[in-house]
Amino acid sequence: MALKSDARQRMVEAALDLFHRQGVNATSVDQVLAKSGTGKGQFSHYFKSKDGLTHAVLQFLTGVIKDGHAPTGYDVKTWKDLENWFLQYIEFQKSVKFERSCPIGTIGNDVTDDQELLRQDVKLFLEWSRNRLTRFFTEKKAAGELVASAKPEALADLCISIMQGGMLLTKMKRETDMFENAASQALAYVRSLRTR
Amino acid sequence: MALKSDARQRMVEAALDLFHRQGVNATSVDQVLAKSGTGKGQFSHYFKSKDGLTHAVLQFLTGVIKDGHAPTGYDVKTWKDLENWFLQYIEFQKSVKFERSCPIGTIGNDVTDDQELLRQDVKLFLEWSRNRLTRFFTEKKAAGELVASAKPEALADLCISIMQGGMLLTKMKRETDMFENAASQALAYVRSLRTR
DNA sequence: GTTTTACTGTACCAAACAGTACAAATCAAC
DNA sequence: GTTGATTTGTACTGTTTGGTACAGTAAAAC
Repeated sequence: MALKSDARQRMVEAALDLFHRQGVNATSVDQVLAKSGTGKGQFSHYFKSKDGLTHAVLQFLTGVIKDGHAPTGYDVKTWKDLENWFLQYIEFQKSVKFERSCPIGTIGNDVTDDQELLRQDVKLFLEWSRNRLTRFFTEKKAAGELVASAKPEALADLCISIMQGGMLLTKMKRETDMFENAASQALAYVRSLRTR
Repeated sequence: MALKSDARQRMVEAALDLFHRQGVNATSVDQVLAKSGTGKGQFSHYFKSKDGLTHAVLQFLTGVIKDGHAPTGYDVKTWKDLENWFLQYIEFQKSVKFERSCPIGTIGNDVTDDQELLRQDVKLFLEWSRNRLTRFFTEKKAAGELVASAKPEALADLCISIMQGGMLLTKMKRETDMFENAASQALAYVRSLRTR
């Protein structure tokens, strides 16, 4: 047992949960160690600093999402999938009692100037997710299901902005009403751009 | 000179700037004191704790916005005003080199469970801003400039979600492209709901 | 089987943290 | 101008912070 590094993975997963809950700056390394049942020794061995741990957390988190093993995925192929893309975030918020925001947004918001490496991690994921949604709209447009004036990139940016803002508003208000309204308006807009 | 409490106000304004820049959790009380040129004595006298200071910051910040003395205002009366409402946020981001997000969102995101009072401050402001935009759309609808199916509250929520998400994405990506796209799509949607 | 290498546990450090104690100064009222 | 409240400066406290030192253990390499 104890694959290549059991302790390392436990630390990453504990940190992810705590970072998502309270943010990076409000989470101490000792909290992560206590939660994962590890010690300072392992921590220094696997990550040279807290930034190193945060980097590992971002790598793990984006990997999980890209592989489709997260509660919220980016495998959008149909119009129904797009609706579900919003719904899965709203459902997630309900499952965590509206106490969190998007993990990428939460961690990304805590990144400061002297952490360029971490900001790149976040930026790369944002570009990946943008490409994912852009591809969907591009395909639909190529299939003649969207009017010629529709801009795939802009539609993708609309969805992601609403998701980020909606997740944050939900956490701050402890209810999904604004998020749900914004999502349904976005879907109505997309519907208005569809050919019939 | 030195009105009723010069030091108190200096602390609040210094804290607002630091909180907006780095977040509440990444800002120490000592940093605020150094920046405002005050001491621990004043701090304990005017605010009994860091939470007390944060509360005062939120009160000041929301007051400034409500009074229209902030770079971003909510005095929306015409369709052009709505476009400017988005533009002023984008302009603000450019003026701070894309290094910040919405101050309310930044502070609100740092609030944890045991800070109900602070969360109420944030929540009340969100409801105020939502009402402001809702009133605009309601008036336009009453004036017959919006189709009957248009939902004022939902349109307001759409705008605020995009603003919050767009501000956050701008900070994380260090560019306004996604925010600008999302805002222009929202404006296009609103335009499609207008009677001609 | 010995010698590297990888991993883990415990103790420790200096700095930073939020908050307190309390005397000194400033101001207002009378 | 003496009294009493408000305001300010400095020193301090106990705790938590991120990070290090280093010895011990397990595992792999030869």
